[in-house]
Amino acid sequence: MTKIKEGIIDALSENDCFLSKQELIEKLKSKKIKPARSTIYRELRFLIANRIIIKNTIKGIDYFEIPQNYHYHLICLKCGKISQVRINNFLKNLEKQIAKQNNFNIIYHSFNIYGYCHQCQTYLSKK
Amino acid sequence: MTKIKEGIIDALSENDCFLSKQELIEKLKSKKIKPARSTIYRELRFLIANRIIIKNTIKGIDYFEIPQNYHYHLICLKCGKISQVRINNFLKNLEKQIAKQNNFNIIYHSFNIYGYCHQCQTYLSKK
DNA sequence: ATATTTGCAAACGTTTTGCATAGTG
DNA sequence: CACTATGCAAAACGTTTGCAAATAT
Repeated sequence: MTKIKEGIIDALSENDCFLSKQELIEKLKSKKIKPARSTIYRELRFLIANRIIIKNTIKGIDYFEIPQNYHYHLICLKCGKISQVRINNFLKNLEKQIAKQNNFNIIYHSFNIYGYCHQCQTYLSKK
Repeated sequence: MTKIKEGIIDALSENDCFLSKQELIEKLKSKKIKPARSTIYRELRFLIANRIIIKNTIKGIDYFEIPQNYHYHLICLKCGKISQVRINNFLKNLEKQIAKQNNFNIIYHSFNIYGYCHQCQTYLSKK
């Protein structure tokens, strides 16, 4: 476990983080870690291959996260805001059902929901 | 609606298709449509922007589909097979709940589940 | 001393762009 | 005739690779 790997994991662990490459680089910078671009790519690949982090691509941008707890992402098609929402038991049950029905051993998932957030709905209806 | 747009939509409509760029190009070829690379990119961008198709990126590869019916994808981490599974009512209910809880107007989703398929589980347990 | 990690620059592949041409209403 | 769609080549961009230097074991 090197300083850079540790930095990435720390950054992604801090308050349930879900970070793009750019955001991750910023976070590392604030920790005084400034790896070369190639190093970041190599580390991310390593961490993904070893199932320590997962990659979730939304609208062409890669986001990285530590699969710590059940959640889904809400992506607003107007303002672009992405919010991470902790899961209710419903999803846990759904996964159990899916696993059983398909004889599939689930390791993790990405569940991205696209639509309009509250503000943008309000905005649209006012127009 | 041009011949190429039509070809893409047809290809993606045929038996619930979910195609990578490569697969799509093959399908078009068999329809005697051979657009320039830039045209494909332009058309896909257009169709996505206009919500006619959606893009779902799995393990760094973009897949395109027409959001016709509720489904999720099972992705095997060993053999790489991706299967599309039609939805049960459970997911429809879950979406309703999510929409209500977050005051979010859902347009579409992508739900990707990673793990081990039946064959690969069997294979692993035999080793 | 050996193995691993890192940075740098070059290479590579994919996607986008600019522009000229073809096709359409 | 004006407008859009297309192909081609070049440019731009993100990612990967090879190698040498630095660091750690």
